Amino acid sequence: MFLDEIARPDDVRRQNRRLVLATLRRHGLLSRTDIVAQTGLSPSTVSAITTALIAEGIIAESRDGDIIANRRGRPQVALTLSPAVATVATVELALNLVHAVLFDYKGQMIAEEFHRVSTLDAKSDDLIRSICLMLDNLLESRPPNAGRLMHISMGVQGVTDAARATMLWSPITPDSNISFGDALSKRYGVAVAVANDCNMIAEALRWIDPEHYAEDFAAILLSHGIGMGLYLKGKPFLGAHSSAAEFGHMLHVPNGALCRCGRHGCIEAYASDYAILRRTSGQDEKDQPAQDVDAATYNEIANRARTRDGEERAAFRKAGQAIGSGLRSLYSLIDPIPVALVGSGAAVFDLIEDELRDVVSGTSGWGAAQELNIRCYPDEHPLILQGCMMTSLLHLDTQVFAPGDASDTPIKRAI
Amino acid sequence: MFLDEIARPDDVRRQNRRLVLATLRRHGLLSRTDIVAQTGLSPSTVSAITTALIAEGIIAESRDGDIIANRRGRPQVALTLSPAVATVATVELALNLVHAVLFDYKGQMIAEEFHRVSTLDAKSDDLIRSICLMLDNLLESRPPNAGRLMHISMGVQGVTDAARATMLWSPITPDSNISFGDALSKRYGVAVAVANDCNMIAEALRWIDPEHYAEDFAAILLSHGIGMGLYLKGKPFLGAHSSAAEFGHMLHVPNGALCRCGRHGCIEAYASDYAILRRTSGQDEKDQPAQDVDAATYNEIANRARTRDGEERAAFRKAGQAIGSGLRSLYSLIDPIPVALVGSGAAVFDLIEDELRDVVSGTSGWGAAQELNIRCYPDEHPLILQGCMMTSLLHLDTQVFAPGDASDTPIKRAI
DNA sequence: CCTCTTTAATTCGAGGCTCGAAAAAAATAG
DNA sequence: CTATTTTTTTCGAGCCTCGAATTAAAGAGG
Repeated sequence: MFLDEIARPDDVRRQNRRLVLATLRRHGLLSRTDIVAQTGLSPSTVSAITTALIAEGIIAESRDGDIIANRRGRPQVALTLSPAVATVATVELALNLVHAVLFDYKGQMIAEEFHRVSTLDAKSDDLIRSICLMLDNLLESRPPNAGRLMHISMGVQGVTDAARATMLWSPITPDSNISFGDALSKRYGVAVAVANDCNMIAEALRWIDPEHYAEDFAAILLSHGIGMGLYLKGKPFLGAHSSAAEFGHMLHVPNGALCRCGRHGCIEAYASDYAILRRTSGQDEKDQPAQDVDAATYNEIANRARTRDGEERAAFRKAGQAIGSGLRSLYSLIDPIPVALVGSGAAVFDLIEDELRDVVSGTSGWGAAQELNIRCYPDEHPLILQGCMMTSLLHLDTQVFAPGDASDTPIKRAI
Repeated sequence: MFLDEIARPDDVRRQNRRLVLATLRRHGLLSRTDIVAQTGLSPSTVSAITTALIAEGIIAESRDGDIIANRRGRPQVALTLSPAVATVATVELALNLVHAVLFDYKGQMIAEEFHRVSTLDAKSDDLIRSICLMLDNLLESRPPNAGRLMHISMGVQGVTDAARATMLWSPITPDSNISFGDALSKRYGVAVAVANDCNMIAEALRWIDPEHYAEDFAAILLSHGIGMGLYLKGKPFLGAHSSAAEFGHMLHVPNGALCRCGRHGCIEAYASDYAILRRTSGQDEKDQPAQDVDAATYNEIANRARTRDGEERAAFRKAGQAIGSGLRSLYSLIDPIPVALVGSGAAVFDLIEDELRDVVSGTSGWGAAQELNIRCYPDEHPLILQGCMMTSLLHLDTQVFAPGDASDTPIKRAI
């Protein structure tokens, strides 16, 4: 609701449709009366909206799985999102791996495919071709009652321009400025969202634990690289131009260790897995780091750090300092919001926690009283997947199935 | 427009009233036809809204200062905001100084008062008493045709909680947690906004140069302390809890110089005027800094830095590094947005620019191509004043004069 | 087995809103 | 003094939400 936007009467219906769809998505199975209670809309309005949604095939009455029987009056009839009204696809692009999944409109997985690709040698066309091949396969093999493909969400490890659905730069491939959005959109005729995997993680967290990850929070991914997904004012913050929130490339030590981005002193150059490896393998911090660190090696180092006080432990301490320094700056800029640490770095939180806390708290000061609000999620992949799925589904809920006039809604042309 | 908000038919009118008021505020004198062109609303709607606004006394036809005559058809009649429908008050609270001003609804200054107060010795009650005294004076002496006081905006040098209209901490006074909002609101019976002066500067910049300071930008105040006002997605970013955006207290050097906030290594501890003075006067960086640095001393140091290469020049270099380091982190988090440097630090930009650029650009990297977008505004006070004024007036435009049903609008009860 | 009670959902009219088309208003041109 | 031109208002159609009344569909009880 901006100051330079004009409001029309049907915007009201649009917004209230969104509201109904959002409550149905959260609660799964709801009677009209429940929707009235949840939303605050009047029964008449809920009736009008739900009959329209049913007529358009977006939601449906679910006779069998009834809510509560054995009550006195007329029984409530449960409503639920129609799984078959649409299919969405998610693509996770990581180092040497592409993971594509199909979901129905209710969020149930339809089909899934993993594919190993040597991303470091792949040109942009190779990547796009791989992805399309996988999607074609998945779409071909899905059951006949599945809905039309209506949205694709990509979570990529790299810097993205969300507005233009483009991957600007990524450590996993030499090509830059890859317009996945354009390519996929042209081929499949649907809208495509391309965002950093951290944005997807944030989206997932908000869905999983809305109590804790409410209006403002950050998801920081500590793995091969270091990224951040930010939620501000209840909306994903995708930066002004690029997808931004490059937590890993905030400055930690001026003219410090060499980062994979080519600059010096970034947080990532101290706290990522390649930074840990570089340090514990006796390399200089100005040396070019390894491009791929396998999990076994990383865990080996972590275990050694846990058992004895040596170079390994020192490396994780350094990492803790770097992350703490970034957190303190983050907290200075946008308040001490809840933070989720995700990925391999979250599995070694015990090794970095002390230093991190020291740096964040500094020494007293007006903002030091509140304690850290940090939670750890060692496995990032389920979160990225779920985040992509929710991105697509919410897009359908709010953008595609929202318009007030049903006449031009894509469902009519679908299936 | 949030996903959990319910829309009602009169919200449409509310939003379109806002739109009309916003265009009138920006352009000053506009015919109904002009408003149609500017907003995209239909002539019928504009007619309906303007007649309502005129009936409520919020806007008025301005017969004399007509727009364009000498044209063929029926002449346009100019509309303008009614100055007399409301008065707003602004209060700027800085070290040893309180500045209070009254404006009419059109934004014209009615009365102004400066007051020297020893803020460093003042308890919260003293400050509140001083402010009330000034406001009482100003309100008493204003012309009889002036509108009722309807809003107060305070810009304070310190950390604020905008939601609770409270000053949490300030370097200018020993008391903390001062609820200026509650006190003034109770006394004058109007809404009160309390924000950091940097937020006010950002508000002013957006008003002064909307082309350049559009959706996303930052205003960084370099004077006694270092603060920042952020605009994100076209809205002032007031942080999650406190007013946040404490650019000056981002971490520059872990365990570094003592900052006035009590912690160590903040940017402010290197780049504020007291940091410059501390360094050039041969003190240790861990020493408690001066509480007040007068402008003459500061200029003296700057001049010496310009004329010869000594400790002074080094101090400004250090300051440039600190600011650059913060900017790089800021750019990492929220993209390279336009930045305004405001205050005494902006007057010595020539002394800090080189180092600042060096640190920001690092050494190449994927985000280094774009050049810095920085403008300087040596005098912060006019900006703070205008920002306070705009905060109050926009509050009236969007919150008070916006509600669709005119019956309960405060104007009816006013005067 | 039939009626009463209770709860759910729909229908209908009132009162908003915006908009397009037509009408009214207020000037200049000839 | 009339025709033309431009601005502004008026009026009806078609949205929207909401409250009240109505209809629908069960269980409870004699």
